[in-house]
Amino acid sequence: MARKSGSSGEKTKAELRAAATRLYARYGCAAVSVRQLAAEVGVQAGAVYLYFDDKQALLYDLLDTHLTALAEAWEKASRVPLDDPLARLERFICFHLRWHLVRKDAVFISYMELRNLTPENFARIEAKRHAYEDVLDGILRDGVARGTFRLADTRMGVFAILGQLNGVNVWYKEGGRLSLDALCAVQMDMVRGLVGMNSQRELVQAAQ
Amino acid sequence: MARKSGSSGEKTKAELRAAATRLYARYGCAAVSVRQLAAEVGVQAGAVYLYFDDKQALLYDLLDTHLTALAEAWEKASRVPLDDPLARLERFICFHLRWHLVRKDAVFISYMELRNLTPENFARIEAKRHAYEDVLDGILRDGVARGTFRLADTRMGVFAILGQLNGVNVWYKEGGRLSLDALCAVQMDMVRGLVGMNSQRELVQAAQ
DNA sequence: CTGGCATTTGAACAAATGTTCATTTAACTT
DNA sequence: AAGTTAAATGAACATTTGTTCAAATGCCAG
Repeated sequence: MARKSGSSGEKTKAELRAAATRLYARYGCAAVSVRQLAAEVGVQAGAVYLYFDDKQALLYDLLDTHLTALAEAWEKASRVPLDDPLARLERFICFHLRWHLVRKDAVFISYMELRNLTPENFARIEAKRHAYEDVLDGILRDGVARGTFRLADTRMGVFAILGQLNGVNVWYKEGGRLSLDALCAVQMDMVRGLVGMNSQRELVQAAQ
Repeated sequence: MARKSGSSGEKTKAELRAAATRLYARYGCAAVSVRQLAAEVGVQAGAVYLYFDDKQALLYDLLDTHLTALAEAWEKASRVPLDDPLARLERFICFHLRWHLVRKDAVFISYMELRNLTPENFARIEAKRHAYEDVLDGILRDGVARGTFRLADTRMGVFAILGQLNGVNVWYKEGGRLSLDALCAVQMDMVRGLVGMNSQRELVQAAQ
């Protein structure tokens, strides 16, 4: 047997990407062999090398695709200009939560597998991540400059907020008793406090 | 050659633990071979099996030791009873930051390598981690019950605060321009806001 | 000085690893 | 229907993997 019926290059490549994302998140890149990955897609190990130069290239492809898509998505989500720092912050929080929660595996990989990248690939990925962090930094700086936010150090604020938000990925289950809207609202309440603003409206009540 | 001069069982075991912590944090458990680990200590691969049943047992030993030490350290640090929820929270924050910042490698492993544990070992480790989270949950509940804190959901508060604090591990460099005391103060300022308290004192100014 | 114990070696094992490539088959073009 | 290209195989490669164990050596008690 050689070529399969109904086969298509782009389809196989996409399936490999999806399978790699799933397997790497579950077991780690180093723990998943090319043969396991290929088997997950119903193909032989050799076929993987028709689409990716080697294991390293596949990993880099995954992370790069992830961060590029993130940048594009934010570009689109932030097209409408907002003036109020709090409104900009809220938009960012909601965007971040919604975008990351439906991509748990990719998010996990893009943090865990950085150490398995070559130095050059690592630098490229870090630059993209840094650019995203700068978006939040800009919002915080603006808010502090205008006196809306009270924050000793915006860079620390960025890490604090992202750390808080990324923690959600660990415990939040889709379809659980807490809706995405409710989640965003509660998280935003906490962030509002974190940046030194007193909650103006009534405290959002979490489900249950 | 067989036995080395000046050799001692406990010493070798301790060196293996230390080397494994360092290597696993840097490259991941699956990516480090027993031979690499042994070489790091200046010993042959076979020697590792004199101290640990297998690779899995070594990993479990690392995580268990880490979390057991954490529980003991908190036990000691929280011996003096405190009444004020804010004071209790501050004590926890400072303890957590100081304890984790000098154990970056072990902390990293204890989050990243959970997936490489057998289900039974995973359950044991998770139980210990859960117990530690419950400490913070207790403080938050108490504060909310007394009206000191304003928080929609204490469980979400726990994850938000721990997420924030653990993020520090990523960027904080010891010996940098920010002292540990200043770090704790700034982090505490943000947590104070997060739990719905207005900062009473002047905002702590971060170095630089 | 001798004998037993603690400590480590080094070779060996089968299985699995990443990667290459000549060969084979399916789909598309003319 | 014939010819070309795209897609996949499956066997082969040299290494490396986790693990075991008889043998060798250093240390300490008698």
